[in-house]
Amino acid sequence: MLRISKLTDYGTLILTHMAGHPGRVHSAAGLAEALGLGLPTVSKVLKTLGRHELVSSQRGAHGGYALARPPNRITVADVIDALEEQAFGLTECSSSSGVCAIESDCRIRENWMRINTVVRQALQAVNIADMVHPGHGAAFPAPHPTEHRMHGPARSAAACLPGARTDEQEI
Amino acid sequence: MLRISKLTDYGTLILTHMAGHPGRVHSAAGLAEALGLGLPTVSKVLKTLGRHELVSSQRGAHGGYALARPPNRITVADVIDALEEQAFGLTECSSSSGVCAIESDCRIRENWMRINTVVRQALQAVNIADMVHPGHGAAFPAPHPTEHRMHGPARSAAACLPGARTDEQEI
DNA sequence: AATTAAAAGTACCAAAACGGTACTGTATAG
DNA sequence: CTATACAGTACCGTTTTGGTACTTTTAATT
Repeated sequence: MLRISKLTDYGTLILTHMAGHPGRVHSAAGLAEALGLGLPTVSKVLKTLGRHELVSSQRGAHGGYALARPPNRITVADVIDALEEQAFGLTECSSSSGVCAIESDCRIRENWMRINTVVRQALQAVNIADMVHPGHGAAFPAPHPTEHRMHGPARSAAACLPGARTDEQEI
Repeated sequence: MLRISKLTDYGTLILTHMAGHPGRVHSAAGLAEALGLGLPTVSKVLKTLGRHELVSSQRGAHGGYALARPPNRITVADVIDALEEQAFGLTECSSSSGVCAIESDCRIRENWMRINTVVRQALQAVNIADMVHPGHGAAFPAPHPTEHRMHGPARSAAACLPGARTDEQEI
């Protein structure tokens, strides 16, 4: 569906919150409270982020989580890599055994690979520190400042669709 | 999961095949045969592509499908727009009512929107004609020519993951 | 006019992924 | 020793996705 999972969304939200309050540890419960998310969910996300060394954890009383590196060294691509279940890639190549490319011999594949690279670079260009200071976005390749129609108030971590098409819209 | 659906994958495959054999109409059955896909699946994809005016259809005997425009005017983003179920966007903003951004007030949203834009531009930069001639990729912003590890032979339309990470890999 | 080829539409079902929760274990501070 | 907080595992309900079947409509050929 070309969409990040909710857990990834939560991950960026949590990391951004932590980056906005540096120098202290955050309990999973505190983060859940502050962000309006369920505690088990937040725990799960933090655990995974810890496994990927994006946050460090301290167990026991007065324990909690802290960023494992400066926020400007944690990119959105890092968060996706940690929290998305499948590895990064717009298409799947493994699994399923049927041969397809009888004729075209899947020359398309290498094009997809290049597209993947471009998309990934876009995701690597943004880090958590950027997320804390929204107006400061210097790392964005091509802002394309038009069309900002978004519906509904702040809700998840989420972005509304930038050019949410009706049908046939060509941008 | 940050991945296009199989139907979208099939869509690019079908369109690319048609672009490689211009000037004639293609029956759904013929395409299914040539590409090793199920006929009902191919029909479904073509129907949707027709609804979005990427292909034109001719009913009746000796009917079939043809590209509705020159292949260099059909972008990958167009195909995604036609075949993905949800509208384009890396995160969802609508649906679900729980408030979250108690503290951070979802400043992250506008960053996601910019990321969306960049990703979309990458997808718009590639068209079906590019897919037919793979070595010809001039429209790709930043090739990033390293790491081409792919596993398994040609299978779907699919791309193998470009930098398929094990864990903790930072590109 | 009848027949046949081929797309269009609708509906449905099975499998997989996602999101969320519960339960149990382990470490640390006081 | 107890309370707090992270760690790991396992599970379940919901949603999405992929694929199939069946019926209808259109057009060409005989």
